[in-house]
Amino acid sequence: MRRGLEACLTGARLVRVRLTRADLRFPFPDGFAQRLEGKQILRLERRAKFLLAPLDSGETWVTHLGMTGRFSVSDGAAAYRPGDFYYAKPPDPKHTHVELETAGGIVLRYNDVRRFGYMDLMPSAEVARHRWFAALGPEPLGPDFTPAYLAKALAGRSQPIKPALLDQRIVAGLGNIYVCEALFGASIAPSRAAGDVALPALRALTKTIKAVLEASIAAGGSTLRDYAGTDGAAGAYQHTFMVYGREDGPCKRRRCTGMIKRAVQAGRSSFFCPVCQG
DNA sequence: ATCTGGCCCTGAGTGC
DNA sequence: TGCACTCAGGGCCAGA
Repeated sequence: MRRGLEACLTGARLVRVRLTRADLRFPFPDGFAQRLEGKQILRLERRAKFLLAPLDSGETWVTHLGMTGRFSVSDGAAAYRPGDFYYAKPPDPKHTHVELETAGGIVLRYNDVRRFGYMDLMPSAEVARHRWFAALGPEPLGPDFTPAYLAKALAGRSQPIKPALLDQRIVAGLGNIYVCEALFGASIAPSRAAGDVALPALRALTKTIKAVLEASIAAGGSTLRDYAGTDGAAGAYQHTFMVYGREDGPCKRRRCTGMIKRAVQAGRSSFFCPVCQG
């Protein structure tokens, strides 16, 4: 999502911002539209699951997409083509909550069916100290996410490894799909106590986490229902899921005869192969 | 301190 | 066709 926005919004100046309601997950900050209008977007960055757009006003526009938040960019030419398999389901206009127009005539829309997403504005110099960011763990694709780091972060924890990896304070930015897929790749049962996973398995795990994320980004993400790139394109990574959403399906590992199981942990579904991840 | 379950919200899918 | 029920890329909060 960040890459799609970066391509057309870096350096763009916002000339018009319109809200169709006063809140998403919580209210927009005071003067939200006015604080964006007339401002230039300097860069598009990401930290964990947050999109960050530093502005020339000294504030940073922060967006979390929640479960169903999506941005779409219309430059007038790249319109959605109904029926084309390449495209995700188009966003329902009744859930388009924010519309922004740039000086160059690009229209950016934020659509969010469930409104678990949210936006805020904060001084750029204070982003790192804000409560959303201060306690975040390292980026899984960054240099600080190592087996040694993970061993230290998980030491002594009795919590199962699956919910531990979803904890953004341990590692930032992993979601349910990619944790399930990475645990499968590393042959670790989601129910294993986090503190009991030995270093060789953590080495495999850090490797599969990075590999799964890189492969998914390269494939344009995973489209289950709502996700689409900024151009409306569906992701393709869902076609390569080994376990996620495959309950009762055969394990795809060569010569494995196991069946994928689903178990609920900390309120989220975990998918795994009881044979490979025993 | 750590951990789980309930909850926020809408829509899709399933079974009766 | 309708209704009841479950589930969904996340994360905050209360309470055990």
